[in-house]
Formats: sequence, C-alpha cells, structure tokens
Amino acid sequence: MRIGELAKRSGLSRDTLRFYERQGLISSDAEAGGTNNYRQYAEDTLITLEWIAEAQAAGMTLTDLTVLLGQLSSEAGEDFDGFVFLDAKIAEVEARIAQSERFLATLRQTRLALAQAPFTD
Amino acid sequence: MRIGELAKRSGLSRDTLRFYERQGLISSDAEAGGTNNYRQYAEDTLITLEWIAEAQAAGMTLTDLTVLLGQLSSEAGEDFDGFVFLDAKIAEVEARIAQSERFLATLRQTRLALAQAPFTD
DNA sequence: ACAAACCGTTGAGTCGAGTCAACGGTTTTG
DNA sequence: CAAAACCGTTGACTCGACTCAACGGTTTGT
Repeated sequence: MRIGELAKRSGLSRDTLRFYERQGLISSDAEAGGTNNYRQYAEDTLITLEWIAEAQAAGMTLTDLTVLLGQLSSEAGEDFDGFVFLDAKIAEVEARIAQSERFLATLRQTRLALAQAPFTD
Repeated sequence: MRIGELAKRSGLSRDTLRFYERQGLISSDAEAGGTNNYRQYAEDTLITLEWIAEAQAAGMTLTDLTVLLGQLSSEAGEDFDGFVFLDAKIAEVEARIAQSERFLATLRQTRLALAQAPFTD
C-alpha cells in the first residue's frame, strides 16, 4: 500500500511515517512499475506500527526501538549479545508499570476523597 | 532546606528544581533572615517530587501535573468540576499500563525465543 | 485533458523537558 | 579574611519526536 493508505489505517500522519522510516523503524520498497518513486509498504507494517505505539506508551524511545528491531531481525546464534539490552529494557518497563500503578492508586484515592467531601454533589 | 540540599536528596539538578518551580509544581518561600533571596523548601517538597516522578513515569506531562496539583489543593465543595479531568487522566494511565503490559509480554516472548534459538549459548 | 488528490524532498519550526553558561551576590570554612 | 562553595537570574541551547511549508512530479476521477 502507499503512504496515504498506511497513514489513514494507522492513524499516523504521512510525515510521521516518513520520519519513522528515516529512523529505520519501518521500511518500504519502491513501487514495482518504477516511473515514480512512491513508497510501497507491506501489510504487516501496520503490525510494526502497532508495536511501536505500545512500546512508546511503555516509555521506549525511538532509538531504543531501532535497536530492538535490529536485534529481533538479527540472525540468532551469530554473536548475539543483545540480552543485556533486552533485559535492561524489560526491567525498565517493569519499573515503569510499577510506578504507574502506584500513581494510579493515589489518583483513585484522590478521587474518592474528593467524592466523599461534604457538599460535593 | 535550601535548593542544594533538595537537589542532593531528590536526585534532581538545581536547574530542574527551579524549572519545576517556574512551572508551578513546587513552591518555596524566601528565607526568614531576609538579606538574601535564597529559596527555602519545606520537607514535604520531597514527597511532591516523588509523586511527580511517579506521575511522569505514568506518562503525565508537567502541565497535567500542574493542573492536578491545583485541583488537589482546591477547597472541596467549591464549584469543583475536576472529575472530568481526573477521570480522564485515570483512564489514560490505565490504558498506558495495559499497553505497557502487552509490550512487556512480547518482549519477554522475544527473549525466550532468542534464548531457545540454536547455537545461542 | 485537466483539476483534484496524491506523492516526493528539503529545510525550517514547534513543543516538552530540561540543561548550560555567564555573571554577580551570599555563606561557609580553613 | 580569603577562597571555596553556594545561591540568584537571564537567556541561549539541546534533544526527542514530530509538524509544516514550499515546491514540483504522478495518478486518478470526471
């Protein structure tokens, strides 16, 4: 599919998609018929974009993601030292979830306190 | 306490603390003896800073936090319409946690897949 | 066939969240 | 009583993640 369709289906802007591509997060090949240089995206780019969105929500930076995607596609068994990085990221996300849950608890508590305050309704 | 001590104890830079103060996230009063204009912070500023860190990890922006802090300190019962905002933020955090957990699951899965690959150790 | 809709590139701009440098005034300490 | 350590302000700068404008080529709908 071309960039416009991908934009519409992913909910991202065309600029963002080109930006992601420059960062090495997604890739495209030139269209077959070859007179123009329109980007052609595979269907599963949508899955990658979904993954990127989740990863960003989990606090990953785009450069983190470039590294991770690189490692995922690296041939297993070939001087793969990526566990260090992967494990570090897993730990980061775990920590962020824990903090988010603590924060969520205080938010809920606050809501309750406000709701029970006198003259609130 | 003065800014240097707060910086040391919170792990944030003095610049960051002054920046937070300009954003209305923390406050200080001038020192009692009055010849200098050094900031004087109360002990519980540390708690606020802790809260801010959790909130940021949960994806809140500093302006979100300024609003939230303002609402928390608003007198209950007085034309308080903040549930809309509060509930929205609660929902946001819940969503982000859910996405983070999905992402975490795929990371863990990836780790497993890589660990079980042939010739990996 | 021609306007509307789409695509490309380049380069600059924005916004959030800090960070740094420069300069000068206070405190503290050896 | 210096020198070191600390504090203040202002203004510019960085970095990540986009976003926009301008300009021109390509496809598509009527």
